[in-house]
Amino acid sequence: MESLQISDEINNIKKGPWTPEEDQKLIDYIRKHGHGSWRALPKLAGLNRCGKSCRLRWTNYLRPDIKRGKFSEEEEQLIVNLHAVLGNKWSAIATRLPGRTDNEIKNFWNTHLKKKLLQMGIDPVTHRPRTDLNNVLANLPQLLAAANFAVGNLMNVPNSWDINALKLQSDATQLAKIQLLHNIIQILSTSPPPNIEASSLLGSSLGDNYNQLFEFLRMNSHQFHGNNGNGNGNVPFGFTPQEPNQILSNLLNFDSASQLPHLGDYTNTSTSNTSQLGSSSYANNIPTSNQLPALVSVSSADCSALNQQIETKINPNDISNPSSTLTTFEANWGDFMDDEASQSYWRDFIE
DNA sequence: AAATGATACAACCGCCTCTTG
DNA sequence: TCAAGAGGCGGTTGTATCATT
Repeated sequence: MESLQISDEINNIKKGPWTPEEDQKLIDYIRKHGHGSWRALPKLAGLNRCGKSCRLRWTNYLRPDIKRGKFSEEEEQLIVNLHAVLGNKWSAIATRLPGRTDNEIKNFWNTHLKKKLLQMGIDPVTHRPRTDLNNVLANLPQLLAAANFAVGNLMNVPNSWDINALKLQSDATQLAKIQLLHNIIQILSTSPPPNIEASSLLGSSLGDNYNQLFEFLRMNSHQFHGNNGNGNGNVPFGFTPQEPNQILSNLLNFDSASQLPHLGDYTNTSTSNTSQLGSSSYANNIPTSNQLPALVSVSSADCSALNQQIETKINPNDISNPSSTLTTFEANWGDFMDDEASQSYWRDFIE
C-alpha cells in the first residue's frame, strides 16, 4: 500500500478528494471530447490523476444526469425490492433508478436501508424475517406496537378486502412486523426450550415484554380465529394462535429459571379486557398442534389486486405481468420478493 | 465550548470480466 | 486459443459533518 503511494507520488498521481479546479478540467474535457480512453484522459485533460479515478469521479459525481438529494419512498422501496432479487448487484440496481449511481445506492443501502430492515426484523441478506430468538425478542416492543396498530386497522377492512383501504391504513412495515410476531408466536408455541440455558435466555430476553405479549395475544386471539367472510375460514393473518394461556404456559414451565412474572399476577392487574377471553370464539378453537400453520393465502383476486398495487407503485408503466403469482399475505414485504414466482417476475422485469 | 461517538458519503483498492490483437 | 489491457464492479476505508455528552 505504502509502496503504491510512493509509486504514485513518483508518477505525480494525485489521490484523495477532488478540487473544484480538477472537477472543472474533467468536465471541460469530457464535454469537448468525450471520455474516450480513461487511461489516456488524465494526461490529455491536464489532470494528475489516474484514469480510474477520473472515471469514478465522472460517473459518480460529475455526470450531468446525476440526481442529487434524498431518496424518495418509491426509490427506497424499489431498491429493497431489486436487492431482494439481485443481491448486491449495485450497478444492475442502478440501471433501474435513473440518475442514481451504483455507488450512491450502495452507500444508501449500507447506511440506511440495511439498518431499517434490521429494525423491522428483516434480514437484509435474505429479505426474510429474522427468526432467531435473540433478534425476535429484542424487537418485541416495536413489534407489539406495530402489530396492535395493524391488527386494529386490518380487522376493520371489510370482508371484500378493500385493498385501497388496506394500503392506506397499513404499510408494508407493519405487515412485516406482523409476520415477525407470527414468528414469535411460533417460537413460543413450540415446546419449552430444551435446556435451562435456552430457558434463561428466553426469560431474560422477554423480560418486561412478557406482559405486553400476553396482552396482545389475549386481545387479538379472537380476531385471529375469526372467519374472514370469504367462506373458507381463512383469516387475514393466516395463523391461529393458541390460547394465550397455552402459549405462555410453555414459558411458565421454566418460569422458575427466569424472571418472568406469573400469569396470575398479570391477570390480576388487567381485568378490563378479561371478558374477551370468555366471549371470544377462540376458546372453542384451540388447536391441537403446537405448531402454527404457515401463513395462509388470501384469495387470488385479493392477491392480484394487491400485487398490482405493489407493482404499479414500483413500476407504473408495467402494471400487468402474468408471471406475477403472489399468493401469500406475507408477500407484502420482504417475502414477496423471495417468492419464487415473484422472483421470476422481477427477473423478467429487470431483463 | 470541547470531546467523543455516530453517521454519511466520496474515493480508493483489488478482483473480475470483457475486448482486442 | 491465449495473453494483456481496459473498464466495471463490489467491498472497504478515510474524512467531513452532525449529534450527544
